[in-house]
Amino acid sequence: MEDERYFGFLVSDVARLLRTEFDRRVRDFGLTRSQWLALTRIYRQPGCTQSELAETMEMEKGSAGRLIDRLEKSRFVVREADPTDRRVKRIHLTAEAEAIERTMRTIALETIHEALSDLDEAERDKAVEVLITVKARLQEMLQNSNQAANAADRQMAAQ
Amino acid sequence: MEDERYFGFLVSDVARLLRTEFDRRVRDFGLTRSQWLALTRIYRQPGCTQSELAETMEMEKGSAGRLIDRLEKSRFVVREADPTDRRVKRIHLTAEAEAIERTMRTIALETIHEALSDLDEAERDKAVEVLITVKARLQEMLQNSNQAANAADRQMAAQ
DNA sequence: TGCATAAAGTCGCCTAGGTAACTAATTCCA
DNA sequence: TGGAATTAGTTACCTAGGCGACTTTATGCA
Repeated sequence: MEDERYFGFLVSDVARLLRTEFDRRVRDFGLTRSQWLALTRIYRQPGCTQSELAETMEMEKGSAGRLIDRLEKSRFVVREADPTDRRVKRIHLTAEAEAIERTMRTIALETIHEALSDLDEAERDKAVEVLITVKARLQEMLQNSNQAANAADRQMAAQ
Repeated sequence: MEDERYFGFLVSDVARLLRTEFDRRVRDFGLTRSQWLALTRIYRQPGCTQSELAETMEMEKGSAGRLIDRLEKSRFVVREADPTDRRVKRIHLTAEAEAIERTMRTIALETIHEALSDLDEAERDKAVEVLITVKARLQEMLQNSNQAANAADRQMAAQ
């Protein structure tokens, strides 16, 4: 039981250290890890809406909107109006952002490669498998929490 | 190589989902996961200084100071002056915080237990071992980055 | 068709954390 | 012993993300 708690600490620590080290390596490029992650997703899904981006990045649309604000201010991204639905804004990379994306990708790969350099291939594969399992479980848990909260809301509304 | 990058994404995802689910479960207690982590550390090291807390939580002292600000505002913690060194402030839990600590600990254990429920014991142990290895590597990498940055600063200063 | 509902974004408020500049207090050493 | 270097803490400014209220626009249904 205690070692399970340790797992929680470790995952958080590794994620934080990874982010810090990556951010340090790319600081001079003017992009953070979150911003770069957004760029890679927009690169693979050009013209996506903000809500779609929030969905694929698994974050709230408010957070995604602010992320896009900062990317737009730094000229990495442009918002374009959708001709058929005046609510949506479609996101596109600027030419500069596309060029930077490749550099950042290389740095990301180098960083993670170095971080995992003490593991052999079997360990890496197993770790990825385990993390996929845990992630799926957590997603299910969160979905249940949301459903419970919504059910409670409906209960309140009905009274 | 590509699967290595995937590892980075996964670790971040799992850490974020874990934090979100935990925060959701304890929201009614008025404590976030970070705040609870600070409480557990102060519980084990009562009267620690802010810098000591920052050290054990592996964060900047500025961040630790603000975390303590919020805990103090919520009456979970008090700052006390040190009689022998007027710079330091020693942190102590309030009685209320000590009582809540146990409840939060249970919820943390339940959350992580549920998150790991699809793994068998061997998988959990292996995952913990792998994460320890990766964490150590990352800590070393960050230390090197810092040393390089300091060396550059000295270079600048010498000119 | 018209009204209720849902969806897309924005905004304000919150916690969290990093970085850097700053003050006050202490320690170290020439 | 006196001045330099170090240490403790605070503060300001930045990114990041959750949550909820809100507006605008679409959609769906009676």
